[in-house]
Amino acid sequence: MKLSTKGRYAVMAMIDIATNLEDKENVSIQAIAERNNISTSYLEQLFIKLKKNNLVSSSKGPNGGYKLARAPKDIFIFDVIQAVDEKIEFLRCKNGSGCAKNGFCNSHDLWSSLMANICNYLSSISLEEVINNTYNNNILGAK
Amino acid sequence: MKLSTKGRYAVMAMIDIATNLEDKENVSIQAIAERNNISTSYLEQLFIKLKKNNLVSSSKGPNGGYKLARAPKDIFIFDVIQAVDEKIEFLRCKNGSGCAKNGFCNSHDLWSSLMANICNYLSSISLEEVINNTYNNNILGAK
DNA sequence: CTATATCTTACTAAAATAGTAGGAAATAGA
DNA sequence: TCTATTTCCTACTATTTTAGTAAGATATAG
Repeated sequence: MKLSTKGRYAVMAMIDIATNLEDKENVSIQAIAERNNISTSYLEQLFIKLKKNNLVSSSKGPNGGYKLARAPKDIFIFDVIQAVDEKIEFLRCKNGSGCAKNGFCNSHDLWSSLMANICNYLSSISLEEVINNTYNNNILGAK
Repeated sequence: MKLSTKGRYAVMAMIDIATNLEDKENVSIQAIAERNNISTSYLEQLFIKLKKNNLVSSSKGPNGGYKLARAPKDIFIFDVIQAVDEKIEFLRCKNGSGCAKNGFCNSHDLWSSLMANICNYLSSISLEEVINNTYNNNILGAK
């Protein structure tokens, strides 16, 4: 998993849909792009990936657009990011064939632990929680 | 803060020094590079930054090299990464002039919370703890 | 039939990443 | 004093990633 604009755009767009659906059936890419100041064509590409990952559904034609595949409380940030940022790792240390000469580098466990924690964190937060600002924003707890 | 090879290399090298000093006074870049399979010239550039940030001290000439500026228990991962990966943010949402049209994007708090947590986490882990594998490897606590 | 939307592919500019290369400066030991 | 070894410093470069542009095909509501 990486943390780039691609992932951020996707999350922004998902939240945009969740908060702007209102009476409409669908939200168009153009509307999302305009509200969030993102290139429409770039967003289109991201939405294709979101759809492939069953996070949104679409309908073409006038009044068409996208809507969330399920309730905001059942869509998690991690899944959104992973859908658009194809690669899972943000490290080089891969199983066995590591970054150092003999297998793993001396800080391999550190990086994989960090990554696991980030993934866990983002997996625990739903769109709904972001919208309502009710997610746990202090992973370390006491501090 | 970013999480790239640059930061990883730096942490790897610091751990390498801590674990390979032994009777020697200094550890040379070449030795570190060889053991960890990193380009020597690239490592040199990183070490200049580590030195500027008072994480290592150096001596030139034969038997020269680098050593840690203080005990491994007093050097924290966050500081090492920050020394080589100059930029602090891995987000675009900046104070006020945000990524969206009107100030902040709708998921700004999420990203800044995530970043703060990662920084906290890495600030809490010392080289010594990585070496001994005694750091807390579950940020979320119960899970 | 037309306007509006998604869908699809190909190309591209800019930035970041990960190096190479070459040499200057310092210094320990012979 | 000479030599080998090391850090130190600067400039260049190849590759990859990121973020976008562009152009058009496909579907469909009205």
